[in-house]
Amino acid sequence: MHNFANSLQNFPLDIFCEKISFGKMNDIGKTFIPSTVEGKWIARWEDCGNFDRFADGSKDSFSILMPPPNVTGVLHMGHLLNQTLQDVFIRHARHRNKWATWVPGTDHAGISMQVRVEKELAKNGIDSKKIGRERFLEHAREWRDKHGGIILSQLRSLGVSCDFKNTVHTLDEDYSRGVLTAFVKLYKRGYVYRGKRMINWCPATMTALSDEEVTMKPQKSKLYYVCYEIVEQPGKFIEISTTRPETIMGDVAVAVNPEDGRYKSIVGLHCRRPLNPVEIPIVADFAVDKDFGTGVLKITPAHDVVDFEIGQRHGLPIIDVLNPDGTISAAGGPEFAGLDRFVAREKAGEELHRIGALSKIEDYENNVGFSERGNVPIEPRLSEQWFLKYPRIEEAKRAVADGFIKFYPRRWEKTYLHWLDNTKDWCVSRQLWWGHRIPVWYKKNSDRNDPENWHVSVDGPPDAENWEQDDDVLDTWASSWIWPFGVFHWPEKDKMEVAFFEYFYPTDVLVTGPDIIFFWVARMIMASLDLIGQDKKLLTDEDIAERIPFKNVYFTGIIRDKIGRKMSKSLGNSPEPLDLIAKYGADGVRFGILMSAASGQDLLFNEENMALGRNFCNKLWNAFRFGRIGRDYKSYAETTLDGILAKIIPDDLDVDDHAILLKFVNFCAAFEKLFNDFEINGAVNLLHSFFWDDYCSWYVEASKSRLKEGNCSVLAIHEILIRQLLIILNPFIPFITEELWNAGGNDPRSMQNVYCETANDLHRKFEFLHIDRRVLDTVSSLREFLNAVRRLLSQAKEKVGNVTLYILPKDTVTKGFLESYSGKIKNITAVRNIQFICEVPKFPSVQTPFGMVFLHAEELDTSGEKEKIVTEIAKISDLIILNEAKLSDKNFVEGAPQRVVIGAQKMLAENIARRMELQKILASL
RNA sequence: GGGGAAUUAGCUCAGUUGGUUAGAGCAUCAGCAUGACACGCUGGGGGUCACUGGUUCGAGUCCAGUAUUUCCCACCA
Repeated sequence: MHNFANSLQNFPLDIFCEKISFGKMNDIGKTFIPSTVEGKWIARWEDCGNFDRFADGSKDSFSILMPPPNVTGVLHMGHLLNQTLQDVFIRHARHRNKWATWVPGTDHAGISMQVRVEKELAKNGIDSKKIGRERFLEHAREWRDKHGGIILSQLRSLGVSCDFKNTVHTLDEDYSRGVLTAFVKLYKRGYVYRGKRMINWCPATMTALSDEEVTMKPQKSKLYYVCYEIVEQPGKFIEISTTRPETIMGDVAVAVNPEDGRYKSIVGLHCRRPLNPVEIPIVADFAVDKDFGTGVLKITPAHDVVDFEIGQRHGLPIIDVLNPDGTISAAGGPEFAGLDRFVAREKAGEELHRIGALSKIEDYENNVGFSERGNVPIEPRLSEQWFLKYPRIEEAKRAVADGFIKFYPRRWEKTYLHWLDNTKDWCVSRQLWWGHRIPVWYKKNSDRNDPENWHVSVDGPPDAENWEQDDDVLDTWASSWIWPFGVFHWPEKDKMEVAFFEYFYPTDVLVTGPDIIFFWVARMIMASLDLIGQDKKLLTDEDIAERIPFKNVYFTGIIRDKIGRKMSKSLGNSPEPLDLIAKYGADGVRFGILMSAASGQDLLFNEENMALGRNFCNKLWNAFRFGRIGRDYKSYAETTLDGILAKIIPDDLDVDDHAILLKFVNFCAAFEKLFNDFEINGAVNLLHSFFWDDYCSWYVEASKSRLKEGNCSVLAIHEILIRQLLIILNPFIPFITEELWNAGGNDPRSMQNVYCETANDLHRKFEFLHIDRRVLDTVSSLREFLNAVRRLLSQAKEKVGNVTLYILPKDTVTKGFLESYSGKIKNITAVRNIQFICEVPKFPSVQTPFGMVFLHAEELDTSGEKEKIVTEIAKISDLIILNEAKLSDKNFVEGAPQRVVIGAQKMLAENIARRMELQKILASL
């Protein structure tokens, strides 16, 4: 058996970064340098088996399946977002006391891999078609083992914490048996059939495609108007319009709408096909649009779906004028045979012109189906293929409509349900070699169309020498649709790792793009509902709940460039993810991309966001350094939350300490809610603002003075906040958090499974501090007060140390409070002189929630002071008028809720008080 | 043709059941070596929430319509 994971183990780690050893880190630098920590943590995580699969019945499970990237793929921006999100979910689960597994893997990527290898061989002068199936597959496997899966190695540099030891590849032996088993089971139940149908044919890769693999693109083309002479009425012509004159040789009729008065008289007559001339009938069919062109349609059943259907209705023959590679076949006549279809189109136009059958050519824009992989227009083609009727469509709808599977954002449910309401049978056979060969054998020298001569099984017929296997392979998506259980070795009971399957299935969340809802998401749901559990006709709700492959689907947005274009290689507008990681650090890139990824919204990539992420990490790095520098300390790996809490003397704490702890608990609660609702972007933004604004900008500054005095309780609060933030941040920015978690310690231990205390836990643990909720109001007033003072100070042209602040408190209680707080005010603002006064002085002023503050300085710009206050009074007066009008409106007072009315009253009172203050000052100036 | 999404500061975007005077980051301007951080700190400027109606005491938020952009599905030769 091919062990694909092995080839990964050899991927060198040191390409990511310099190797730095662990050690005591009391003297960490003032800038976070990601390359010094990333490599060692990648290695360490894997060495200690941190991400290995493990089923522990005492804990809840949590599992994610990685959408398997193409084995030919390389890391792109979409992966960055998608994989980061999955890693966040997985690491978060580990901190919530769950056993988590994240199954990685690669997809064999049928067509693109085959094309890739063919090209590679061609470079060496080897013609794939000539060497035959077996030799080609040998080359392909060799290429895969050597270059394939590089993407998984690249992912490691992002810090993904998946179970690399259990990497699955869709062509692994066990997985392949699962794929074939699914096919055989569905065949036996009548879902699989073989038939000659119109399918989408890709002339470049020469294989059939499913409808989903065809994308319509608007094309500038030409509409040819061509005259066909009516046989029974020589000299009279019927004019048709077509974009494809090169298929005229395949015409077997022309058709008009039976209700079209213009042509009623000639229905039933014949006309002469102008190229490769023969007489063909004029038929009437409702599928013809009277209003398009001349209202006459040429019928080429071999090369158009509508024409085929009309041909069936009228018993018309089929003339195939195209070869599989898109050249004109012998049936197209000697002049055209062998020409490429587009060359033939030109030539047909010229030829029609020469014989006088062409009346005009118009420029025309129409939609043409393109093959996604071959990037050429597809041909509707009649051909013998294997088809699959989708199983469990109704149950698949129920699974989502009734909430067994939840979509985020919900609106994709509509897209999903609409598709399920309009499925057409799935063409699953591909004329390729690379893939799962269809497990059908035909009796040698027998009629392949007679099912009597078929053998359908996973292992093949016992007397293999009398049989020939079908040449085709399965659509790649017909293998990845069993991913959710195939990765657990379904259906081999003994190998199936039943314990893992039962423990981890259904998986918790699937993270993917909405562009593969049809290709993959819907099909996985159908496959799971049908193949998991006992064969059963009708599924109960319990069955559905048991069989679904995942409980939640998180759809990411699509990453676009600055001007909104999809990122693609051909446009060259996609940055190289590994370069970004090298520049901003894996953590910075992870944080930056999540910061800008509003859920379900496409996001315009902006490198500035990566800088934002890097800056955040650096800020965290320095927040950690604060309070540590110059101190001997233990690493977080060697302490516990309770241990730190024990260092607090409750009486040491003041209003700021209480407020930050309370705010933190509230933050945790809000964060948990957002996270559980899959509002990851919101959660990240909240984290950013709590850490930066509440913790760094306010609390660190407000606590500096007491820290300087050596207050151990305050230090402990810093320790607690940093500790908890590190755990909460770890899923988002795993490298720096691990590094800081272990800083100062001698025995580095990964923080992977450290429990993250919830808001409730913290609430309980902080109870002994008896925190009064009102501290929040006090601190928010203090912040307003300080902001106002700073605004005032910015008017001073000299050093802040030389100015004097005069505070006129609004009452004596406030005065007492401010006096006790003045040390902090001095520390935060760097002002040295503060005086409390009772009279309004003639200095520039500012209003604060605690009263007026005045500034005196040697050099002061007071010119605009009077004007400033007059404008301010005018502004407030306008507000007061509005407030009064509102409050005198009976409808408002009676209609609005109590709290809103009270709020309005309070506001009015405040504004009136503020105006009075300002008027007093104005009078004194 | 059917359906979805978007439209808020110069740019990128938050704004969760309607409720005080609409937010952030970046950019910009002015100032700062203040005890972790210049990848930093402080302050300023900058918005008729696309438009038009409607519901409501009250609308960026709900409803209807219009415009522009965008995606998905279907497809007439």
